[in-house]
Amino acid sequence: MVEDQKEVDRVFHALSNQTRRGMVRQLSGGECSVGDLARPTRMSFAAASKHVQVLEKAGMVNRRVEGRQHICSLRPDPLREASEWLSFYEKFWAGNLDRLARVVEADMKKEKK
Amino acid sequence: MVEDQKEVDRVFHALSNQTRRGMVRQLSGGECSVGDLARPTRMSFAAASKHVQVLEKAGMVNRRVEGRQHICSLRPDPLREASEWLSFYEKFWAGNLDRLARVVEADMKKEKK
DNA sequence: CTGATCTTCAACCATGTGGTTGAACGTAGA
DNA sequence: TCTACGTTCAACCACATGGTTGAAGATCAG
Repeated sequence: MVEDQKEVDRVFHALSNQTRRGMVRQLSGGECSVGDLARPTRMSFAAASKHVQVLEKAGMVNRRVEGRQHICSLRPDPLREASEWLSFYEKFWAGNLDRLARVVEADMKKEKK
Repeated sequence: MVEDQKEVDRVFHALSNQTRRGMVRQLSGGECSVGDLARPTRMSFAAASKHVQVLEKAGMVNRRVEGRQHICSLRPDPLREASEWLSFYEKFWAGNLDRLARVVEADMKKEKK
């Protein structure tokens, strides 16, 4: 697991904004232009363009220029890596009863006071 | 999927920092005090304390005060929700594009506001 | 009580974020 | 050509982030 931590930072940061998550969702339905991504948001094209650049720098979006349009598509790899990072902790909410028991116990102590 | 978008923002933001991911990893090995979380980082206690607060506000960490120590434990729910958000796109990198498109469409209808 | 320990708080600083506006650029179409 | 379109860039703004330091609050040990 040779995670590039800076890239992981960028991916989670990119996902920490609702507008950008909306763009990811839209792109998961197929390629579209920056304008297509900007339209459902109520901000300026410039602002939407910046969001696309954040996704791009996180490696989550590819862009190709076609005439005057910039066509974006989703690159799934960083999403998969982020998902793998999280699934490491799956043992907390599934399957590993010992750890789960500890968590529950801590929770009960907290509620007692 | 009744996502509180602000909470999702906070969870991904909390994960977008290597120091905080390290704390999550450490906490996954069991409860520990703020000091225990601060020690492996090379920053001041105050800085580490702020990081813990970010995790707390994201709902990922519980704290109970025991004497002069603040004992932290991992709360798995927000991690699970983030993981579910991501795994929604698993179909994307697993290659079943038609199915993804259909699921996305259904989800967008559900989230219409 | 005294002093050490664990933690937070307040103030400060440099830098980043998310948005705006207005200008500029390249391309498409009349 | 001239105009409209899609996009970015540059400058700016308010606010958040991630770090520091120094002081202050509790709590424990002697």
